[in-house]
Amino acid sequence: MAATIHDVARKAGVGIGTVSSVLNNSRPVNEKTRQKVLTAVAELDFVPNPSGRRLSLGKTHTIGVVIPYFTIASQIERLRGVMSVIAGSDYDINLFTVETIPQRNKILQTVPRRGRIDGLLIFSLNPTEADLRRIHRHNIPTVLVEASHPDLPHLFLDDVAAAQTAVEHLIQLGHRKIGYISDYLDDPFGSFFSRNRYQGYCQALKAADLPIQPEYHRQGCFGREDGREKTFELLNLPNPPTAIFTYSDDIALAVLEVARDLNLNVPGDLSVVGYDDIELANFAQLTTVRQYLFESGIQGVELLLDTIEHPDAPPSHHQLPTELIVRRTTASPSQSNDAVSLKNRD
Amino acid sequence: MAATIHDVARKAGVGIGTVSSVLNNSRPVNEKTRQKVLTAVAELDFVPNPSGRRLSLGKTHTIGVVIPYFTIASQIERLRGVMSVIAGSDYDINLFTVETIPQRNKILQTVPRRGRIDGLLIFSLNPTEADLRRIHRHNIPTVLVEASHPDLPHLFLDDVAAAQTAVEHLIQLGHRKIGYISDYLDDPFGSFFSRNRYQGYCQALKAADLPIQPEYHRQGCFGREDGREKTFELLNLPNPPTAIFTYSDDIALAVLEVARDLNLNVPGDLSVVGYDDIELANFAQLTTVRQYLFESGIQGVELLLDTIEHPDAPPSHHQLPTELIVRRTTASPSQSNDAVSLKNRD
DNA sequence: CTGTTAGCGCATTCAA
DNA sequence: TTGAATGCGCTAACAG
Repeated sequence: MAATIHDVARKAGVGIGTVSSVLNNSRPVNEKTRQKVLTAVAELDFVPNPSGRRLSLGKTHTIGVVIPYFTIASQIERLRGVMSVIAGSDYDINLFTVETIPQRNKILQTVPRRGRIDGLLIFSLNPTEADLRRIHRHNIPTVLVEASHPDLPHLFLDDVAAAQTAVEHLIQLGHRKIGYISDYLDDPFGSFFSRNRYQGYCQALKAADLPIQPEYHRQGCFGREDGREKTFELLNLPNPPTAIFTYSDDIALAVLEVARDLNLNVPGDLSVVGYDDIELANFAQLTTVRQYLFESGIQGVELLLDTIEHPDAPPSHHQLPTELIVRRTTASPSQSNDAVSLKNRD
Repeated sequence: MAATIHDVARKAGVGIGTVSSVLNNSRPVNEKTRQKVLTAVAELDFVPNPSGRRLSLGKTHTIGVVIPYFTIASQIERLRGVMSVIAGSDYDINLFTVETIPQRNKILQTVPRRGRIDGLLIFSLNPTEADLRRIHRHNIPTVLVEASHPDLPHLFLDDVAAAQTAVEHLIQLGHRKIGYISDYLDDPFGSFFSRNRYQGYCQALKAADLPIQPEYHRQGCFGREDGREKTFELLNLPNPPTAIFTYSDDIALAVLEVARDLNLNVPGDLSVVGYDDIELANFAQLTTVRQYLFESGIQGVELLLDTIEHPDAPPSHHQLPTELIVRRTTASPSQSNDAVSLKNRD
């Protein structure tokens, strides 16, 4: 049904080798036969079958992108960065989103293989040692973004320092009761950022000689609804925090929503700091840790494209910058809030 | 380097036909040899090379998704819907984002082909007649979402009616000067939604015997920054509108930002209505037209999967519901705003 | 400069 | 029940 290289060759009255040569500029072709081939190609609306090409070349011209937490805005912005550079290349993108552990395992077991993809970009997921062995055995160029491993090129953040800076900002404003809402510290997907940000939070408190109060730390928060719930828990404490730091902007927005529902004034009654600086953070005037998401997507593919071209170069590790962006959701705690428990407001 | 079916066959001491049979359950195999093959597969960590399969089968097990305006939140929510069903299937997703006209053309010319994909999902793009001929010639199952063509299965909205309802809502609140910020009416990608929503806007005005004032209509707005600019233009008119309807929530959020920058009270001084009901709309308490984006992604792939299975069924057309969600950015216009020009505020 | 051929990895048909 | 041979569409090496 679809035209093949043989159809083109027959129509142009040449051999298939010549057609292939014309299409790929792989060897000099007489200008006249070249034109004959080109017209035949145009008339038949011929485009080479990628499966044939791939099988023959042993390359797929395809990049796999593995994305957990696809519902989270930050991952989308990274993907946008990826697409912005891919659109200009002739690579195809295979998108894999992972929502569950079995899915994660299946993808990491079956995807990193020759004949399937030429390179793999993994967001926010730390491969296990078994995954790593497979990646190396199949010799698949692989780049990690927002994750790290000594044997793999990757883009990482200093989450500990960034979180510490964020919490120090709150401390400097005068806050003493600072809550932290995090994902599970032992992330089921094997990411460390939740744990690292918690560590930064603790370090900031310690450096200021403030106690680390377990009831101020809520973990296992995933998604907007969880965020609302954890916020309620924190604000309903007998001695509620005057500021809340969250591990993502998505969650910080949920905190802001709850504050609005409770008629709490932000930042007057409650300060909020997020993490990511997604596009919405600006709209919401959220104080947050910027991590240049779009840019990280761009750098990620570029690093991968590089690795594909130079597979034997030692894996390079790049630190992505972070920056505390102070907007309008943080201020000094008001006196009243210290005295009046939230429960009395309802 | 990577194990092939021959390696497995050799290791198991059988022929490649047997290995293939075991892997695909394509014919009965003696239980004992079956086990031999399975152990060999496990020991070699063998996964069939997709290019080989595809070439042999003439199917790719891949779905192409073409997405223009990838920077717009509504498209992302659709994609999320798509991924939520694809994750449970064994199809791969090839993602194509289109940002420019040449890119659009290249993709529509080269992607819809056997050997490349088994089915195509196109968002918000109306194929030309030439595109259509190619799609039919190559017999590629194709589904349109937020677009329509009689010869193709598609999911469409009644944009005219939805926009009319939105503007009627403003009229009922007492607004007489209603601005509309749209994309180009003649969308370069060949979409009609901008034009249709404009038509709904006009119909609502006409039905209420209100004049259609060209200066209240700003077109060519794409992206947040454009949105801010167009908003400024409208609000700086000698006789500025008291309400603004936008063709997307992204733009409506830009209007809200400008209003905040200008210290305009929303909805007291200015009412705003968006379109899409993206996740953020709820956060911003935006009155908007909901179009069930996530759901449209789900229905889109499901329709495509259906079409792949039953290629000869007549193309079915489904209308997606819309609903006006009234939140807190619309109210009756205040008296003062009628009298005081915005310029005097600055 | 160009036609022919081998082979990429697999599913499948044909023999056995 | 199974092994061997064929062909999917293409690129590249080989031979002219």
